[in-house]
Amino acid sequence: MPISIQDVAKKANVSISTVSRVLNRRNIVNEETRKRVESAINDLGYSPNVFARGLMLRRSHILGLVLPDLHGEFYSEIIRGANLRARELGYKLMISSAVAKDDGSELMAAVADHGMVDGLVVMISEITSRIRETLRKATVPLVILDGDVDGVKHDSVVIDQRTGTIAMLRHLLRRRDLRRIVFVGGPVTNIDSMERLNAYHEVTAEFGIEVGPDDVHHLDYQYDTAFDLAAANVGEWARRGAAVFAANDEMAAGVIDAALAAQLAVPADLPVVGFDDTRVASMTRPRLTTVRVPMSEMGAAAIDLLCQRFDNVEQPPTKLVLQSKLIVRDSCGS
Amino acid sequence: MPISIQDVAKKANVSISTVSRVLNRRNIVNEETRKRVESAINDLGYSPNVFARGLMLRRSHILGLVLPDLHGEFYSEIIRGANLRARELGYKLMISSAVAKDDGSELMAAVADHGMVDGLVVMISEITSRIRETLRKATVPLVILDGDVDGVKHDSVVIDQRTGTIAMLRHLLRRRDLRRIVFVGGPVTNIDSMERLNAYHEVTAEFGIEVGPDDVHHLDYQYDTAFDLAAANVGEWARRGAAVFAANDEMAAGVIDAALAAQLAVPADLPVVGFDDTRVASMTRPRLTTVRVPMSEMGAAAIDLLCQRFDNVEQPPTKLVLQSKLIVRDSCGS
DNA sequence: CTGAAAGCGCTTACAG
DNA sequence: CTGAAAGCGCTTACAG
Repeated sequence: MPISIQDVAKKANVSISTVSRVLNRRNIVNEETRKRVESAINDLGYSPNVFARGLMLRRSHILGLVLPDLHGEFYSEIIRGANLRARELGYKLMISSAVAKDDGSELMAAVADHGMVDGLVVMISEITSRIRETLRKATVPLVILDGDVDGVKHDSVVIDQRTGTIAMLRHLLRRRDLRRIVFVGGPVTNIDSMERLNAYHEVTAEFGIEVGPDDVHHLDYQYDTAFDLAAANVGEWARRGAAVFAANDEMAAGVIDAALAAQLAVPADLPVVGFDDTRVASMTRPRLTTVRVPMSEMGAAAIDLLCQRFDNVEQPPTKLVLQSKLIVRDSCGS
Repeated sequence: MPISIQDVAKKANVSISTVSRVLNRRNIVNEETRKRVESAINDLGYSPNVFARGLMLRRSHILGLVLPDLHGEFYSEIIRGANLRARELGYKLMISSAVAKDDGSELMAAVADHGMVDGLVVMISEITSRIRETLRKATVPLVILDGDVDGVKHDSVVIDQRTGTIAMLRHLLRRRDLRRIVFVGGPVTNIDSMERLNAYHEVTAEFGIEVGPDDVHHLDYQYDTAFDLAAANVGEWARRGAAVFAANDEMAAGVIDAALAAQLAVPADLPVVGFDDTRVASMTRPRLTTVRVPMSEMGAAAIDLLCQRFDNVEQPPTKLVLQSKLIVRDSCGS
């Protein structure tokens, strides 16, 4: 069986209190005693039982991260960022994703109850009243990613997509003699896509660009559908002096490939820009001009917020805004 | 403060022993008593303190997953598969990745010690003697992903890439009048790439295909380098009746784009196949024929193995082999 | 079927 | 500076 604080105490000829003290760097333990204890710890390869410790301290040094899904580059970047920061700060990361059949509340309950985690980072695609209820009951600090939950105290980190989008569209319009911009978006129910569309309307208005009924499309964020849409329209788009703003890189890649297949040059005949700056953005020719959304930074910031909150429970909720950023490559033609 | 087993006992008018019994479905608690306790639990919203429980039971119901990196689609698929299965079996998943500066042993020590996790799934890109030492000291069941560590008792799950690769290359050669196959691989130090190369040699020999010195290339798994290599060579490849076998989908995408840019038709002038069946494989035109490696299944299988091991500590080590699978799409021309 | 008591391995006032 | 003792919230023989 594993060795305990008792074994260390015996070996070092002190009481367990003293061992505990050197473990927790508390008070000033006598130099010599401390050394004796420390070498006993080393010799025995002792490390304290986390359960016993947690029982007393009521801290696990485990942070929970709940994501809507584990699929895709975004989520993995969030995990990556959170994991790194958590390590730096001496925490471990427990991960869960909602699955199709439940709405995630079941899971969150499981994670948040029990006092298993010291804090919780949550990203939710759709906030149901059941989820709100669950979150309200959470007894640990909460950080919500990219969203807000009324009536529940929490810090949050959000990404400002608007600024980056506007920068990208202005960049496009300043440099080229463009007469139209075609927006190839995600579903109308998707908040992110609609935010990008809002920025699109702002900038087109600013530049006096007309937006026709055929200039805004709502697809599903997939390469295939974007390819098909573009295959049917690139000719006309090019003829009418348009550029394409796709709401993610994958769709932008589909548009580029369709243009190429139609013997059109990108960006010469048809500039195309994307969104997200995923790996895909460097896997097209020409490479995509796009907007980078700092996902791993979001993960890291969430951990930071949680840890700050541990130190100061009462301070008012923080809302951290992370900036998106224009990444200029070749597909915009400037 | 949170409510404890004491509160429940008081409310239900029983001793904590009885509450504990209904919690653990032990013995037969009197029907009526059980109901009283259960409703007390519900009313109070009680859930047992994990630390106290862990202290007695010496089980946390947390499983550790250590990956070399959190970047990329593979790792996220492993996490996804492991997470789902862990949930099904009533476990939580704690995740860590090695970081650049250490070699992962530091981390594993941290995870495995402490008795924080009940078992550990580990994937290591390079097994150093320090890592071996750390693993040897692990006190919990171990599952190694895609590798083997001598002198350390562990179960493992590996992927048989050979069978899938051979199936793909045979498929290519049976259907086309190919005179050569160009291998565009990863680094020579990469085991996976070398395995794929071995299969390549087998099948070319089987079909009497000559392998010239310029037919095998070792790149870095990136789109860009593959694009550049192909841009310089596609003309000759096509002229000499070759097909391209890239060791991952990204490089295959680079080759396709380079061929297209050179006005070559894929697959008519130059068949191209990839490996991995990542998202990228559906983001090229033509879509990639490739070999699917079941990453999420690997994650799930690892969790299964761990849980079987809990039930039967003594049974000899299991090595689970997962099959890769040929996925025929359009880029091979059949 | 149920309760009183011991014990899991720690931390932390409280004395000295 | 150090030790004896209480207590964290559970589980589990041991009696009844």
